[in-house]
Amino acid sequence: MTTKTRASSKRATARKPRRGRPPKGASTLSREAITRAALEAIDGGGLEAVSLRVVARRLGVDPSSLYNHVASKDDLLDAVAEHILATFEVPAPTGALEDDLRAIGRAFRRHALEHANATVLVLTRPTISAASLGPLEAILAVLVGAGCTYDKAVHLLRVFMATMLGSVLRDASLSAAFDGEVFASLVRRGAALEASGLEHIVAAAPHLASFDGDAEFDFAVRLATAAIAAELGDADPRKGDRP
Amino acid sequence: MTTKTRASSKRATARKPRRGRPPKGASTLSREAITRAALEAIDGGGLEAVSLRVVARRLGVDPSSLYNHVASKDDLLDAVAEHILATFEVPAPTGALEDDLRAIGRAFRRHALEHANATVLVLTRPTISAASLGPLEAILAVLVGAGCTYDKAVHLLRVFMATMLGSVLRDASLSAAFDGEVFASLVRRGAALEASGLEHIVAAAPHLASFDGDAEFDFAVRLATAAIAAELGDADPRKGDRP
DNA sequence: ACCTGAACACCGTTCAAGT
DNA sequence: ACCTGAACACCGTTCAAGT
Repeated sequence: MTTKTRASSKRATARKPRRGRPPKGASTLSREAITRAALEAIDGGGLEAVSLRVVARRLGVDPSSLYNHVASKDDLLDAVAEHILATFEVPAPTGALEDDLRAIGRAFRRHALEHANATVLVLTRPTISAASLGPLEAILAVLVGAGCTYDKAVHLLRVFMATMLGSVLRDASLSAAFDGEVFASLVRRGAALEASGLEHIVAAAPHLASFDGDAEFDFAVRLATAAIAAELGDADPRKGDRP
Repeated sequence: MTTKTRASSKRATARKPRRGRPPKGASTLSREAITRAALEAIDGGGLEAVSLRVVARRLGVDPSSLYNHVASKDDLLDAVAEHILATFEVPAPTGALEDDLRAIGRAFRRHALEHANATVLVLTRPTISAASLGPLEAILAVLVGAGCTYDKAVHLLRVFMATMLGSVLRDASLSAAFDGEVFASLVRRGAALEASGLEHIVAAAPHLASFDGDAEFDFAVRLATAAIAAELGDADPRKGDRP
């Protein structure tokens, strides 16, 4: 019975929600909006902070309402992964095989890690829809443009993707936990390690402790592209090849 | 009041559990046993089928009892990943760089995919304890044995691991969902793809649709090891290098 | 067509109470 | 020292009831 006649007030937001569809056609709900809200929740609090109830709260809506636009929580997480893949912008090709692969790799890594908490979703869910095939198409274009058959291009594509995904996954996992701290702590308890017969780990510990994701990724991609270029029958692109 | 005096029966298993510690010193509970039970649950029903309550039921124990041996569910999952890594048996080295790396890679892939449902745990959790460093130590040994400095060995190790992890992750993700079906379905709706400007994907679809995990992995590892061998300053190991 | 509220069968985790 | 049972604050999902 409180303040029923104040509906004409400018701030009408305090209206008590009744049953059924909301009277106004505000309709903030859609698959898109839900996906975005879920991604925001993940960005804010990590993967395990996202729940349908949290997403619903964020949208000011009842949890069960989400099921009108999303089949399940799994479906929602797929949508998040797809959303990230679909918004990847492929860098413009220059025509030089190695440069182009490197550029795509770098751009993909940067894009994937932009939502670091969601990266593992992207790498882990086999979300192969048309919207998320941009990166694959771009890499195929570069390989075929370099005179590669489609058969061979697919294999090389897979090698390149594996290298990229493995690197990005490591970065995502590490940044999710404890950056360089992982191996730094190993160095500290070096004595315990020495006893376990891991002599090379102990000897390499200082190098293991320092980790520069960007540089490491570039190195991996450079090696992969060089191997791909060599496999394509070109001369080995490193210097000193024709004496 | 029912059958209280039948305690002397041979089948004493029907004893109603009372409060407190169980009278006998059966003590089936330990971090090891809990980890194994969790892995069995994962093997049987996938990652999302494992819960502390399910693990407890499997051990015939109250869920809260697990907290005497495990700090949290996260801790338990870490223990599972570590268990798998720790039981990896490194193949004996032969002294030939490329052969040895390939052997390690193959063995690791096979071992990781032996518990396919848990593989993503192994790849995703940064579980760097002494017990789980076997693979790293083995790879380092091979690289250093080939005359590599520790500095360079660490970088090459990371490249090799990225290639391996990326490949294994893809296999685990694919096998978790729908094997070759992923791209096979793409082929079917080729028309829809054509409209979205993914010409190379469409052209390569037949090759994308067929996927042999073992062969693909071998190819990736071969390329990676060749690149590593070349980077180490050896002559390019492919034929026809010195005319 | 789409949203609500209540309900169901689960969760992870804590803690006093037991032995 | 270690296990139990109950409790707490959450889950994902379903479904009749509303508009």
